[in-house]
Amino acid sequence: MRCPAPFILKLYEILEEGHDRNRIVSWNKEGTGFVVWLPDEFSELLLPRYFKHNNFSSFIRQLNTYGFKKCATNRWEFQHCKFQNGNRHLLQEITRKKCEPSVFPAFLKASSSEPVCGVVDESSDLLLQENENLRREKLELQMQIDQYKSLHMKLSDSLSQYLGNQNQFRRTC
Amino acid sequence: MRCPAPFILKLYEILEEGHDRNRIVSWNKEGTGFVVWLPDEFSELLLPRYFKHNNFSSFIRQLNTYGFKKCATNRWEFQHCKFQNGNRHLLQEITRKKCEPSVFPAFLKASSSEPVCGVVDESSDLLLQENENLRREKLELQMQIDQYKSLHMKLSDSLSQYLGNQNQFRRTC
Amino acid sequence: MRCPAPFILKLYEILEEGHDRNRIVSWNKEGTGFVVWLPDEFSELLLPRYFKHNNFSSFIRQLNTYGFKKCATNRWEFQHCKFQNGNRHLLQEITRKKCEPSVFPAFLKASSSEPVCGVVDESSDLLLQENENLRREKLELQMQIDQYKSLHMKLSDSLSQYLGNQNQFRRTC
DNA sequence: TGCGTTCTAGAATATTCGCTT
DNA sequence: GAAGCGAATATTCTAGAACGC
Repeated sequence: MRCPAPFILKLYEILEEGHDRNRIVSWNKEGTGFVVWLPDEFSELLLPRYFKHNNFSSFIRQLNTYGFKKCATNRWEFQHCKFQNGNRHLLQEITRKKCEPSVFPAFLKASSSEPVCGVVDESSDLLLQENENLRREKLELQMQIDQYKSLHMKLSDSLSQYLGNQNQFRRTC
Repeated sequence: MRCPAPFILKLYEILEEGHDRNRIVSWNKEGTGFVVWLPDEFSELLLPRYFKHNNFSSFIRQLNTYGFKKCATNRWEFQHCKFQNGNRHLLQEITRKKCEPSVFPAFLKASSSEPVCGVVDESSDLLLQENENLRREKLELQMQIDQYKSLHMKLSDSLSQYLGNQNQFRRTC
Repeated sequence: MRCPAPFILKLYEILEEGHDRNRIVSWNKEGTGFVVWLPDEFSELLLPRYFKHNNFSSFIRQLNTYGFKKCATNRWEFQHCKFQNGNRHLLQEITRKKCEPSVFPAFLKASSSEPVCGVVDESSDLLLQENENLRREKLELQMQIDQYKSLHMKLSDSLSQYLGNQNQFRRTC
């Protein structure tokens, strides 16, 4: 891949231009993510300069599309492991999530609507099912990890609050 | 059904109280829907008075949950056939959308009841082994997660002990 | 289908508003199509009022997407059999061309070109791919766990530093 | 339980770019 | 300034899913 995705590049530029606008949006302390401090001003002033809209929700949708995660409960702070202040070369590793339904659900949809076809024999059918189970279980694993990650975030948040602005506990990933 | 859903009732009251606030949100001309003219003011001033948040997106989510549709491309105008100015008695017909179980699981259940046929060709056999491996490895992942979860609990416990009765960590983590 | 596609509706409205703008764009004599007389003015003045761009080529792309055909060699005149002056009710019959690429995934693409006996092989092949995907995704899970484990360690380290030599966190967490 | 709040994803349309003819 | 199309990204609207009360 040659250069970062357009959205990613624009997002980085918004943060690079900084200065006075840092009251609206800025990198977090560790440079491992960014915070939209004033969503209204961000939407009205900055979004139209870089994109073809001024909707905060559309901006959020793009962040999620590229795998960013909201990492604070009381701020519009987002992180992506490849999105770091000063590491412009990492940007090109941030890619859109494949909506690859992974061949499988699509196939099942098709066969469920046309069961008469019977193009796959029984053993293959069982294998299909087995793989489907594996996929589902892996999703559950993912959920557990995510949930646990959320726990970690809350713990960090509470710590920062309790210990004041010594935000050494803010997540560094 | 006795009375309208809480959300629906609050939405109606917001519009009923009208007066000066009509510059922020109001019924449309025909009284067949409503327009949020100033989303920022709406979110900051009105939402907290009626709900436990000030997020416009959460408000939108509720509208969709109850079947409202956005009906203009350049305004935040929403309609629901049972939501009309002056027809308060219709409100109780506005209900949450039920999440249908989707055809998908049904299909899997059906095919899972089939017995193993016995005739399995070579490639399918390999696939079976492969799946077994995947299953085992996933178990190991699960163990790691559980172990890590335990670590997190110990950390939280130690924290609440050390920090005294500021049990914010037991509560939130 | 309820209402016309947004693009179609906007196109019709552009022509309805007529008057002085007819020197820029208008219905043809018979009302069976329309002519963009002045592409530059059209792009600069009218497009931004209705769309999120001012590119004539993007406008053309949309026309083609909905099945309009250029029907003159020396003018920007386009026609679609369902797009006629005065017949607003026909607009909803104008739909996008490509219909079902998402409904017909890899499996059906493969099986559509192969006879039944080949289909099983294809499906086994897809199963192989599927297992490969599962393996890869599980690796990603492992990476997430490892990364998270590292975070936990950092948090513990910071805590024991901040809280002094009460190394209960290093020992137990 | 059902409802509300939050974060993320699905799905359809829109915009851009480049290829084919 | 030829015309049309495939594909990738962008924008919009709605829904899924987890969780708390």
